[in-house]
Amino acid sequence: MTSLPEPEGRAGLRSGEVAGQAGVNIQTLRYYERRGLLAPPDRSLGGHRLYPPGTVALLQVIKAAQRLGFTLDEVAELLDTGRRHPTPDLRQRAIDKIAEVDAKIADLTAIRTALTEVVDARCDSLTNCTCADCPMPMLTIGTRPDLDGDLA
Amino acid sequence: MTSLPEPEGRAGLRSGEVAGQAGVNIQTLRYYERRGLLAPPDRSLGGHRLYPPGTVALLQVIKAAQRLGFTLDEVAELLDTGRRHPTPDLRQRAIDKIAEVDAKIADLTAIRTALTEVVDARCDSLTNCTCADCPMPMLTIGTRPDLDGDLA
DNA sequence: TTGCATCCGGTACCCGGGTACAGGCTTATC
DNA sequence: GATAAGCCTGTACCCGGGTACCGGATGCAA
Repeated sequence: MTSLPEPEGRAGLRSGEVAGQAGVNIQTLRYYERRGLLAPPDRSLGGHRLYPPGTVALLQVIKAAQRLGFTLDEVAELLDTGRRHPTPDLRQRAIDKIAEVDAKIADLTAIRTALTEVVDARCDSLTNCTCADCPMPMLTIGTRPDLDGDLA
Repeated sequence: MTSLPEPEGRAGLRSGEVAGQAGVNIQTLRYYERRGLLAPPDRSLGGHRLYPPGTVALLQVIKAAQRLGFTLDEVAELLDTGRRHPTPDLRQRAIDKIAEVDAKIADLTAIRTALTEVVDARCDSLTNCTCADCPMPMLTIGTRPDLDGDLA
């Protein structure tokens, strides 16, 4: 059932095979190893990495977690605690992550609103807008002193 | 009308005054100068920068544009084209930026949905989830081969 | 056994938006 | 004229997630 034929009688997959099947760069494998996301694999006599089967799947899990918005540090921690015992932690972290995502969405929505105002008002310049009721001043939160200088 | 008293008879504001009034770091002023957001100001005889009035306001405009989601490169370009003629361009760019923001919001919403599934299903592990109908496999887009290996 | 593909470790670089530090010069005030 | 505060240039570093390049060593098939 393995997607690509692993040569018979070899102890594991080579970096290139893992990288190819997982769709990542070889350098990324070594990077993840440094970051603690991948355990240091066994080596051939000559020092080449031989990855256990399942590594490709693990990489896909990592990528999935990244798509959920977890940082590599967070993924490493989740994998690590999960290695020792089932991680009820994951559920709480996902809940926290939802709050983070909601905050980001709220920020973006505010930005969207401000942009719509700029469009609706037909602003034509960042610094010398000629439109009536220009919303730009609203965007500059506080102190907006006299613009007598050579601004533009 | 200037917010803080600029000493009489001096040719402009010093970096520290501008930075303080605009709420940015002095280094940031030099950084913006390198990036082309601030024109190189006149200098005192000893080589100290003397900023024209309006610089503080310009910095506030830059910060406002950043809050709208424009990168410094984009702001520099908008300021630059605006310097030569009113920039009807700005409106179009704001419209484009709204599309970008919408795309980001859509991404985040998809992530949110996936996270909610993880929470609702009560997943307890990234790699060895024991929950029924675990949504994790859905998250790994494509090929998810056999997990017979020593994944966790 | 030869030849080429692959892999090794180490180091440096990329993106964006700044910040920090060192060592020396200017400006302002007493 | 001394002294402190402020500013100068240049360089290096921070965050996160990788990528690129080098010279040398291995793996594997013909």
